[in-house]
Parts: sequence; structure tokens; C-alpha cells
Amino acid sequence: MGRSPCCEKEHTNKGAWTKEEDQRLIAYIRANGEGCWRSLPKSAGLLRCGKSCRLRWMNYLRPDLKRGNFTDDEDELIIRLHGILGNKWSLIAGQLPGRTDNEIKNYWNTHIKRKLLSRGMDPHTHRPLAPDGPSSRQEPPRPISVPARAMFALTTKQPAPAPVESSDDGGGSSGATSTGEPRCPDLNLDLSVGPPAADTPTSHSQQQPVCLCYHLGFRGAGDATATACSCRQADSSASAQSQAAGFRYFRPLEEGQYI
DNA sequence: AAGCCCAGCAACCGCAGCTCC
DNA sequence: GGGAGCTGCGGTTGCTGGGCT
Repeated sequence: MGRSPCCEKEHTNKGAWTKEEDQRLIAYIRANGEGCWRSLPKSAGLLRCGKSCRLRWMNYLRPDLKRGNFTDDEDELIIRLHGILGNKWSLIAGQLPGRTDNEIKNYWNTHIKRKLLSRGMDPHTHRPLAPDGPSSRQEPPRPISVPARAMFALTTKQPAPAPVESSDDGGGSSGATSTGEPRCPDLNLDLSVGPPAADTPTSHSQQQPVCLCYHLGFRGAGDATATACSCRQADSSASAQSQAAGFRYFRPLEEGQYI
């Protein structure tokens, strides 16, 4: 594709995977588990680079993947999460069991963008399109910039004004829908980005942060999708410190609460 | 029937962040 | 503290198949 290869290895296959390669990869991971992608190709007898193996497994071969069309509910969830998280496809994928970031990214670019445009919404800003067209004004992407592994706590305490650009103009995807359904009423998203707050009580100390994963169905071990959320694993091992820097805090939402 | 166009999907690449030493 | 190596993420590209002319 015009760029230099990511691997220095010259004798690696590229392009579409063959059935044989798939079978080898599946067999190897079944026997040895995931991890150590760099050495996996050699161990598995594959002429691929580790990144390629990982991608193939994550996006196509994993047994817990859900194939098939996205449902309307998934559509709406993706739109809502994109409004909150922006192009953090992996985070969004984490809320959709069986879906991959690549799949969601592709789906967004091919379907949902169009869907939002047909609704008169700007897919980047989740705001109503300007009268002079979507691309005529080069508005920066969503102002909420959440680093992939940045610590953020999400609170739902109301009715404080949301620091996030919520859909107060009536057009945001997180607001009430045209049907009047209270999808995300007056959300107070307190996305605090910074060092872990566990030992540093702040003004949020009385506002129990909420783990998106928890609310959206990831309940930890036992769940087929448990690996997508490490909230409950965070404290269990020192090696999970990096995970702890991610979704560390969680609290189930109460009935009637929305995100 | 043949060629063209385009949407959708799979895969690649560079980079950022994390861990280990 | 800093460098090296590895992993994961997001953007981009290229292939493929279906629809249209």
C-alpha cells in the first residue's frame, strides 16, 4: 500500500489469509492461548508478522465474535458512544459484545455516517448540519479528547450542567430522540482526565463514577466478553496497573439512569 | 455481455502508550 | 530515569462483488 513494511522480515505473506493459515492460527491459539504476538507466527509456523496474526484473530477468528448485521439498537448505541468518546473505536467496541473496533469503524464510515447525514446531523460533531453543508465549515472534531487509556470517571449526578457539549441545541444524539424517548436526559458527563483519583479525593468523591462497561453489560469474569472490561481485574494484580489506569471505577447505574 | 463505478470489508501501516530491564 | 521492545489503536488503502450503463 505504498508504505514500507512494518516488519523487517522479508519473507512474510501479505494480503488475504488462506484457510490453512486461519486453521494454523486457530489451532495455535487454542493450544497456547493469546499473547506474545511477535513470536507467535514463528511458533505457529505462519509466514506472517505478529501484528497481522493479532489482527486476524481479533477481527475475524475469535470464537466470540458476532457476525451479521448491526441491529438498530447497536446503531443507536454506537452513535451515542461516538458522541461521548469520539473515534475511540476500541472503547466503543468494548461496549458492544462480539463486535470489533475494526468492524465498528468500517460500519461507522459506511453506514452510520450516512444515517446521521440523512438526519441532518454532522457525524463528527453530532450537531445539526450547518445550512451551507457539512464540510463547508471545518469544525474540529469533538472537543472531548479522551486518550485511549486515559483515566476518566463518569458521573451521573444531576442536574449540574454538563461540561460536555451536550445536545442542548436539541439535535445531539445523546438527547431526546424525535420520538420523545428520554434516551439520555440532561446527562452530566464529568470526564475527568488525569491521574487516578483513588487516593486523591476530589470534589467527585461523593459522586460514584460509573463504568460504561458495567452499565452496558460487561459484568466481569464469566462473561464471554469479560476481557473487554478490566474494571474488576484492576486491583487483582500488580501487572494490571496499566489497566487500572483505564476503567478502574465502576458502579452499576440505578433504574432509570441513562448514559 | 462487457465495462465501469462504487460500497463494503479485510488488511496494512505508523504511532502512541505501556512494560520491562 | 531512560531506553528498548511489544502491544494496541486509529487512519488509510486495496481488493472484491454487486449494481448500473
